[in-house]
Amino acid sequence: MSEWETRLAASGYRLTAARRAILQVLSESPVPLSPLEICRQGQARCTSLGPATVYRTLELLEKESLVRRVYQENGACAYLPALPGHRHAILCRSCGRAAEFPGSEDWESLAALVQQATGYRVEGHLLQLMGLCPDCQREEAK
Amino acid sequence: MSEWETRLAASGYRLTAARRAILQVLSESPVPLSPLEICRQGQARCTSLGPATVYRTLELLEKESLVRRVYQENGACAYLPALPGHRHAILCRSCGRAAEFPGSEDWESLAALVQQATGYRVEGHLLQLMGLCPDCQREEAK
DNA sequence: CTTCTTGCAAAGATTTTGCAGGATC
DNA sequence: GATCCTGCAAAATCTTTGCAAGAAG
Repeated sequence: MSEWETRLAASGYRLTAARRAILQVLSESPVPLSPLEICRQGQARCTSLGPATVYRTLELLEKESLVRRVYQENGACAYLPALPGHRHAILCRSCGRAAEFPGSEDWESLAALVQQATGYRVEGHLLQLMGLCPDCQREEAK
Repeated sequence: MSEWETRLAASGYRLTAARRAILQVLSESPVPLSPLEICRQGQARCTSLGPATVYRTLELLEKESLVRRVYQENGACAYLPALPGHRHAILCRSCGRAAEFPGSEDWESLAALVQQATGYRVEGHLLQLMGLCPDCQREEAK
């Protein structure tokens, strides 16, 4: 039983073909995928898989922190498997590949600054970086 | 001629009723608005305003840094007028109101860290905070 | 065997596009 | 007057929902 299967089971969710297919597709993709892309690719593993299930499953997996949602340049959102812990993603503007990195503690001080500037009590954040992955840097150098 | 009118004209764009309506609606709204909400409210000022124009205009205004796009908890995106300079937004999870705050320089060091951890060259970022605005903090205290 | 999930189909919502008429400069 | 913009209508997408059948525990 893999990590995520244990996790789902522990939270009282059932292990189904659809859920397995979706997580498998995500874990094998080099780039984050949109719900419909996941559906299309997932049908190779679970023939009857439909969009409704994909949307419902992604919502569930996101709540369980098994997948992470990212926003692409065009504003469309996509998903990638989430590494454990508090992390953020960086997306390559050229090939779209994503990497994750741990959130730093410098946040405490930023939160304090923002709180002072705006009066808002800071409770959470959405942080995502854009950049160029190692491969595309090499490509660009040519 | 207001600030943004000058800006658009300088970039070679025309000043039209639709664009005026959209910016006016945004600047008067206490919360970020979705494209269709902008369209609905904008029709009070420009009767024939349609969704197509709103979408096209928002894209343009975003490129000109006159509006800023934010993502709400549900993942839907919305727009608010952009203050000049490099800023980020914080959204209230209760009433939805947004405030903007300046980006800090601590980013340089974060970028370096991430670059080392992932190999990506950092070029840009999407940062948005979530929290509770002063009014809603008071409300909650009751 | 009980409860959770799925998948379909349909509805709802959002976003994009082509193009003719109209507005701006 | 030339060019840019708009607004309509339609199409293309994307997302949600209700419900009956099927699967998991």
